[in-house]
Amino acid sequence: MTEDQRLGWREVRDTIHDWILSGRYGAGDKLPRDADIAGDLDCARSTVVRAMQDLSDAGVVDRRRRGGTRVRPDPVVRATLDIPITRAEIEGKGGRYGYRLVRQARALPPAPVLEAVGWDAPHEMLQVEALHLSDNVPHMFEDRWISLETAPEILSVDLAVQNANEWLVLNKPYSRFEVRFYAVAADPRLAVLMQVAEGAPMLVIERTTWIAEQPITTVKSVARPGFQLLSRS
Amino acid sequence: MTEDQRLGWREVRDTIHDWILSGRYGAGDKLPRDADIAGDLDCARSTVVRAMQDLSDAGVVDRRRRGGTRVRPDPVVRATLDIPITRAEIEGKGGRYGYRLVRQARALPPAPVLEAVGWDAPHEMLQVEALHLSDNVPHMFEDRWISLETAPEILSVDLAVQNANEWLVLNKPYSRFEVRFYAVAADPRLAVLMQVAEGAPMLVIERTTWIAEQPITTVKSVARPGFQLLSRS
DNA sequence: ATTCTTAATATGTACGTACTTATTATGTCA
DNA sequence: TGACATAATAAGTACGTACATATTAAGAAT
Repeated sequence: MTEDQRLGWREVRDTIHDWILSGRYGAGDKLPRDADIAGDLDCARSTVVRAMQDLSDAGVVDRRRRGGTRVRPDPVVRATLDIPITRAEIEGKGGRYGYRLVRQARALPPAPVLEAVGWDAPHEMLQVEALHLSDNVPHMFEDRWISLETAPEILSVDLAVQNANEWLVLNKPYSRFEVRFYAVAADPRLAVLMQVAEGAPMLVIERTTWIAEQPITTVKSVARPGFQLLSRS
Repeated sequence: MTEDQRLGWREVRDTIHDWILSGRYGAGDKLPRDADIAGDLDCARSTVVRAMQDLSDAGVVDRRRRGGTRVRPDPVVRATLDIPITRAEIEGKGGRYGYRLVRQARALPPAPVLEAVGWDAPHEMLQVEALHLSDNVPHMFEDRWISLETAPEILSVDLAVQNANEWLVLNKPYSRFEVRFYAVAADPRLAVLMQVAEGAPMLVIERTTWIAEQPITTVKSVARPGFQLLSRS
């Protein structure tokens, strides 16, 4: 006995990955057809397909119908990161979550917001500024714009009590989103609100969501200094 | 004719997702077994499995053997973002890529580096500081530490000519990595190197890679002001 | 009650077949 | 030479079966 079993999809994936790392197949090269790899490695094609899906998801290969599978010419590091609901993040760390509505107004969005949501002409939106607190210390400031066309019900929500993000998560599913990360310096108003020095470097997480190509909301969240986003493996 | 076909895995996924969004299954609730869902929706269990894999990857549900599938109690936004090789990023935008080695030295790593790689006691490493330029303008500054235990060959590479990251990508495959994002203010030295004002807010991308639990390298890349990381859908 | 053993169960994986579809190559006609 | 129709191809998807495995629940023994 001790006959080696058939390969599992992870082993198939690692084998193919090794072919690429060893230089047997270089950037841009075409890999054999799934069926041929299955024959070589003595497994079912579906196992190779599963392995290839993983490599494709990881950004290692490109797959196209009829075109075959090629090693990605520009290798990238693909990181998946979880952006938690702020309340859950704070409570998960043992903090007491607090929320404070700073301002709320119907207004025509300025150019940066228009660009974020992809509108040519401005339509009236609801602007909501709010602070998320951890043990009464400012943790994150959000400047949010909500479309009154896709989410008119927001007008009847008391945003002094209910967190706009949590209402939207529960009531407005989205089909597409975009996230941006960048750094800004705290301007005087932000410095006061977040209780930091003017000019302090802050991480910004900017998120926009759409339902069927219609924007729902765009939000610029500025995190407390020292805040880090983390992604593993 | 016009008989509706069987459901595809994306439709099955969306159907289950709708059950969750509509509140039919709330946070923490247990979903029916795959086999039962397959029966209800009139498709094969493998189709449900494929759909569930996607929902699980997206952070919508948790699946455990024997324990069944539950709606994730803490919904997260899971974003996947590609961190490109700096050269490819610059050349992809039509810029001319430039590289300049700033400093290179064998040294004992300081505490933050030790923590990043997960070492208790310091071992000698190779520190490499370098600038990536786009059309001769500083684009990114990297402060890198390389393990001489897992990558001793780096000592025979002329890092004034060859980019350490590109050498590592080609020669040192890794099994695990970690990425962190945060904001810092430019200190005097960084301000000079990157040709920005002192105190300017900069985005930091900190990456560490391991092979079989042994660290290979950790790098702190500081991006030019205005730099954004973007993730879609 | 507590610990250990054992059985039940839902997901995880592998297989092989059949069929669909996007894309590329080939060939035809102007 | 070019535009366009057509065929060939390789990945994509769906199915149903079989078996593996992690985990929980139930039961037995202390």
